[in-house]
Amino acid sequence: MAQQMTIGRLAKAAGVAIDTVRYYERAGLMPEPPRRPSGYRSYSAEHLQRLRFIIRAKSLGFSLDEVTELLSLSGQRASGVAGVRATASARLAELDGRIAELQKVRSALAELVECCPGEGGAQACPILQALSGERA
Amino acid sequence: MAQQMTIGRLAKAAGVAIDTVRYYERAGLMPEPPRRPSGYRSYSAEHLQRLRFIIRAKSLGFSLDEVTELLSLSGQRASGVAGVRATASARLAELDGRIAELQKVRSALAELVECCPGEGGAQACPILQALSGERA
DNA sequence: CTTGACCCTGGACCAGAGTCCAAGCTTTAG
DNA sequence: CTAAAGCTTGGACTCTGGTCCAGGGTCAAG
Repeated sequence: MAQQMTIGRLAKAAGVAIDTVRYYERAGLMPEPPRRPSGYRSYSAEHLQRLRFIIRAKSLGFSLDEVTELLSLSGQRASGVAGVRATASARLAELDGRIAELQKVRSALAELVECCPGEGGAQACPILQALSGERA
Repeated sequence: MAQQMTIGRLAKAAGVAIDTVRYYERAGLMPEPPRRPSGYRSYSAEHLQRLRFIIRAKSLGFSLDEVTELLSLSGQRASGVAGVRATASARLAELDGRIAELQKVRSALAELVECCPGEGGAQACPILQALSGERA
């Protein structure tokens, strides 16, 4: 594998757009890489690893701020592990809350849809009635 | 009850900020209300009902665009009911997808948290390992 | 050596759903 | 009557996570 790569290769290897990599750099998620004499950014395998870390964490629903936290905690080897666990647990609790909330909404909406005949006037439509607060 | 109210009272009755009401007006969700000679907006009970409709629909996860659709469909009394039902069904399907997705993420994350001892070096932390792709 | 693909910078722009501001009227309570 | 509270406008600004652009410089294949 190429020891050093351009931003285009890095981006392709990680499956993101070039602009995204530069954006992560501006946002402090990716370090400023060394440059070739031409000014081109020069990335190593570690950079790719870090970029993939970011992408995976994002796919688990961490915000970029949370990813930053995760990265800085993981940098404090040994001492930060408890913090990583705490961050992940917090995220998990958040997720549980969000899921419960969505499920409540879902069942409210499902009930309305099931009751709606799909024809007739607005006064026959329980969806509109519920939204109008006519039985709020 | 006050037959006509100012924007402040309307907003308070609905539990939103004044700016939000004006924003909904600009966005076409709330009609332009009649004005008092001074230029003050003058709202009736129907306006409050409509505002509450918007808020309820939003709390069911409809975007403002979807709420607009719902409102215009419900305005076409009789003919629009099937459309309302379709819109709600689409939203329901979306919701199901989102819940399923979150649940996948949740279980992946829960597994990691359960496996993490919460102490020791980074190499003992399955969360960091998974994110780093060391067993990807 | 030329051509096309690649990279550089800084800054503008996108959606969505508001939120805040200044300067100046209007209304209301005391 | 006066002071405080409330309303008006238009426009700028917030946040998140990017995306796109112009006007260049650079690199690699043929």
